[in-house]
Parts: sequence; C-alpha cells; structure tokens
Amino acid sequence: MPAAGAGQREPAPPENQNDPAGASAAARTRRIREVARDLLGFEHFRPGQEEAMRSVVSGRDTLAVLPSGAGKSAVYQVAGQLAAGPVLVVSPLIALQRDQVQRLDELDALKGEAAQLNSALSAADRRAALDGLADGTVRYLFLAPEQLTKPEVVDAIAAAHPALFVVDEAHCVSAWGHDFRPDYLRLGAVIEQLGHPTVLALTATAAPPVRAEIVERLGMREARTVVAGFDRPEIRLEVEHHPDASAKHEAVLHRVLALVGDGHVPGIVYSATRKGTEELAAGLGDRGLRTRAYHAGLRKSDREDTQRAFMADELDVVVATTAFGMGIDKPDTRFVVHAEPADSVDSYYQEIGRAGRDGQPALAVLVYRQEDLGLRRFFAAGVPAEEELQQVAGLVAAAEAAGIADGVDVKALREETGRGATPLARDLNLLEQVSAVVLDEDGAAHPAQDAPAPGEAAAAAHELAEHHEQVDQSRVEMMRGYAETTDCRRQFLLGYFGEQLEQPCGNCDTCDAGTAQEQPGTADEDTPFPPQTPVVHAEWGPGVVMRVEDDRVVVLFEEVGYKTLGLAAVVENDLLERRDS
DNA sequence: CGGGTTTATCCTATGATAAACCCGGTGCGATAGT
Repeated sequence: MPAAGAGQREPAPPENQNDPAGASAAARTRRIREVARDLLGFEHFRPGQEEAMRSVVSGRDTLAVLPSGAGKSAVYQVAGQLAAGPVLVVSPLIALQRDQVQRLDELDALKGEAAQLNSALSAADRRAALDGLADGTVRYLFLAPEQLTKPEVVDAIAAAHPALFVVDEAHCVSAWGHDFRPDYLRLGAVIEQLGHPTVLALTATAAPPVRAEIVERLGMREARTVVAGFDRPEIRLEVEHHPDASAKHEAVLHRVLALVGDGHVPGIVYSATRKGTEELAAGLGDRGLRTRAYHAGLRKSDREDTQRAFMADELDVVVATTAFGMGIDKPDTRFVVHAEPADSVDSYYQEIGRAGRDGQPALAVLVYRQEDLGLRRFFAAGVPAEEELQQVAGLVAAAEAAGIADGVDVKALREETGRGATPLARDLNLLEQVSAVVLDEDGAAHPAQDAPAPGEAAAAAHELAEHHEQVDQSRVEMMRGYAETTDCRRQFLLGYFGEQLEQPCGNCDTCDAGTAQEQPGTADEDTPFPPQTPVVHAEWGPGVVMRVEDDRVVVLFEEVGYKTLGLAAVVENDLLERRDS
C-alpha cells in the first residue's frame, strides 16, 4: 500500500456511528503510523503523541498536554495529512509561525503547502496565502488570533472548509485572554463560525484549572485530554532562600558564575523586571561572562541577535524577562536560574522546562525572597471599579438607544471616559462574559439581547473580575508553596499538575536535606482526604484535594482557587465534606 | 505589594526623617514619520 504522506493525501475515514469502532480505530492507527514514518521518519512515538493523533484523527476535540519541541507539532502535522480539509494553526508569536512554516517546508512531502498570515507580510503575500487556501495548495495556515477578528479573513477561511483547528501554546488562552490579548477569548466564537472543525489544543504545561479553562474558552466538545511526559527527572530542583535583597542579588551572581565556571553552559536567568535583567547581565558581564539582557523594551534587532547568539553558543547566559521563552528551543540548555519567582507554578514549570531537553542533567534554581512575590501579587490584582464598569455598560446602552448602529468601540470610549485602551478593553471583555454586551466583528460593543441594566451588569462583571483575581492570587500562593515547602519539590510540582509521584525524587534539595522523606508521602492512605478527593467547603464551595502535607491540605476550589487548610481544624470543625463524583 | 526616588518638614540652619509618589510583564496590529 502506498504511503499516505508522500505527496498524496487521504481524506479522513468517514465517521459512522454504526461502524464497529474497533475496526476503524485499527485502520486509523495503521494510517497514523504510516504517515508518521513516511513524513517524519518516526519509528516510534513519544509518550502521548500517538494517543493524541488517534483522538484528533477520529474527529474528537483534543487537549494535548505534552512536553515541548517536535513532540507537539508532530501531532498536527500527522493528523493534518489525514484530515479532509486544510489545517489552521493559531500561534501566539509571528516568529513561531515563521519557524513552523520553515520546518514544514523542509519536509519534501509538504514543500510549499504551509503559509503564514500576519501583519508582517505584504498585502500580496497575504492575498497569496488566502488564495492558496482557497485552491487547495496551502494545507497548513499559521496565524495569530488577531487575524481572526477580520471578517474577510474568517470568510476566506470558512470557504476553504478547514478540517482541523489547532491552538498552539494553548495556555495563552488562559494566561493572556483577560486583558493582554483579548482576541484569545474570541477563538471559541471563531471556531463556531467555521462550523466547528476538530479542535486540537496544544500546550506543554497546564494545571487542571488551566486545562478546564482552555476547554471551556475554546468551546471544545466532549474534549479528550491527553497528558504525558510531565516529569522531567533530569532537571534537578533547588530553592535558595535569601531574606535580604542585596544578598539575593549576590547569590544569583555567585550561583551563575559557579555554574558557568564548571562548564555548565549555556543557561538562562529569569528576572521579573527589565531593570533586573540589565543589572544582573551587567554584573555577570563585569565578571567575565558572555551574557546579554533580553526583554521586550529592547530593539527588535538586538533581541533577534541575542537569540541568535544564544542558539549559536556564543553566550554563556541570557538574562531575561518572560519575553524570552516561547520558541526558544535549545536542548542543551544546562540551567535555569530564577532571580524572582514566577507568577504561577504553571509558568515556573514552563520556564525551567527549557533546560535539559536533550535528556542530560540540568539544574533549576529559584533564588527566593518572600517579598519578591509582591510584584506577582500586584500583576494578579486589578479588579476594575464597579462604577467604571457601570459607566462603560451605560455608554454602550446609551449609544444603542440613540440609534448609533455601529455600536461603541474602544476609541469612542477613550474619548468619553479619558481612560486607557487596555483597561477599557478589559472592561468590555468582562461585560461580554456576563452577557451584558456583545462585541461585533469590528470590535465594537452592542448591548446583548435581554441585557441586564448597567448597574446589574457592572455588579456581575465586578464579581467575575474578583473571581479571576482570587484565582490568580491563589496561583501566586502556590508558587510560594513551592518555594517554601520542605517536601520533595518534584512531588510538589507533579502534584500541582494532578499527577502523583509515589516516592521522593532524590534529585532536589529537600531530598538531599532529608526533609522530604520525613513527611508522609502525598499518597499516604492514612489521611482522611487523599489527593484528588472531591470535597465541598461551606464557604468556598466545591473543590478537589491537590496535595496533603503532614498537617495541612491544599484544595483547589472551583470558585476561589487554591487554598491551604490546617488538617486539624478541618477534622475538628468538619470544614470539608467529601462529595461523590 | 514592595522598592526606589522625590518632596515636605522641622524653622534664627541644616540635613535627617517621614510621607508622598511612581513604577513594575507578556505581543499583536495599525500608524506616524524616515
């Protein structure tokens, strides 16, 4: 039988409820293996890959939480070959889109079949990409979510009947949607406009609540979640505590100098602020290291050159904000040092996961001061005033009442209120989520059908924002939990992601210190609330036990996020009730 | 939330101290100006 991937493509097997599932599943599995071998030269799959491919090829919406690198892209590359129509890939960065197109172009079977669509292209190239989609020559189209706010783009794509809608780096839906890049929140609506092609969401990290949010926001149906390859035993985990700011600064320098001195290069140092990256880079440079700072305030050409130099082994260390991250794939990165904690364990795990991808030993050190969490709390805060929301809702309603058919956009709101574009966009998003306004294709707001009065809408939106804030703050608290735990750090991390490691890992500082072994394991059966137990709290509502320490229990509540409760008080006062599920 | 910097305050002047103030991350796309 000819190879499925070599220049020819087969339509997906028709979905038929009456087909014996076993037979068609076996056929799909055979096809997937053929394509993977012929297209990518795969002799075997990495954990989770084949399961995710099978799920997608069978037409199921799928959330795949898989480690970074080639592993994730292969899922849509192979599934795309077996799809009956073109594949859309939503990707957060133009640079990532370019890389992916290049990668597909290097596969003989796909040469010329991948294109990107973004503002960096000329009008002619954009036209060519959409024309290619229409006539079938473009099979894989990479774009940023912002492109999908343009009606002409959505129409052109809809006409091509895409079979697969891929959201790469899907954690961005949760992390960025609220105010930073609101178009991530609209992807669910776009998917519906396109007739709901099979949805594949891909990410390398996501704790259970983030997974749930991705599925909900994208409107995934009966989503299948595939999780694999989470543990990265080759990364040694350490936390260094320094109560004093200057001592902490010195400790970072000292640590990095020692690592580089021992030949462990290259590495990444993360700092929370731009200024922090420049100061650390200067300090390391003064001591003879080849190093550069990287953050979004630097010139684009400088950033590109820094990234290039890092990839070309011309640097020992890049000192960066979170701007240095997605798309950085240097498998021999030997260490990641954090000068400040990340805003969540999800982000932290993503960041340290850039080390040791070659499977060789690597090191993740968090140099920790409790006060440094303050900045993270600040960023997690920011509930708009109810009056502000009411004013915005009122202006939208007033415009409609006055017969302004175009609705109210952010520009008009800026003139009326004198506030900035970002907070106003956030206000509109909140109001949209409580069904008070609808945003049209041009981003203008109209009152929703049966919209509540501005006062009620503002109250509901305010409550929603408070909920977001509570959850975000609780995620910061979990970062603190990681830094301050005396349990095995790897057990903590994996527990956070809903996986259990039965024994302390033996490759973290608490294991070395012996404190990890003194604690009862998280799988301890003596505890009244073992991990993953569904529970209800009188005030905080339903939740799930995430981890158990000797005297405390951490519960993830649906409404208020992560909470740590004293076990004695819980037992004494009956604070938690088991619930069936 | 926390840190760093500026301003106000005491009042036969000075410089020390407190209070007020400001800032802090991620990128798309469109637009203005070379």
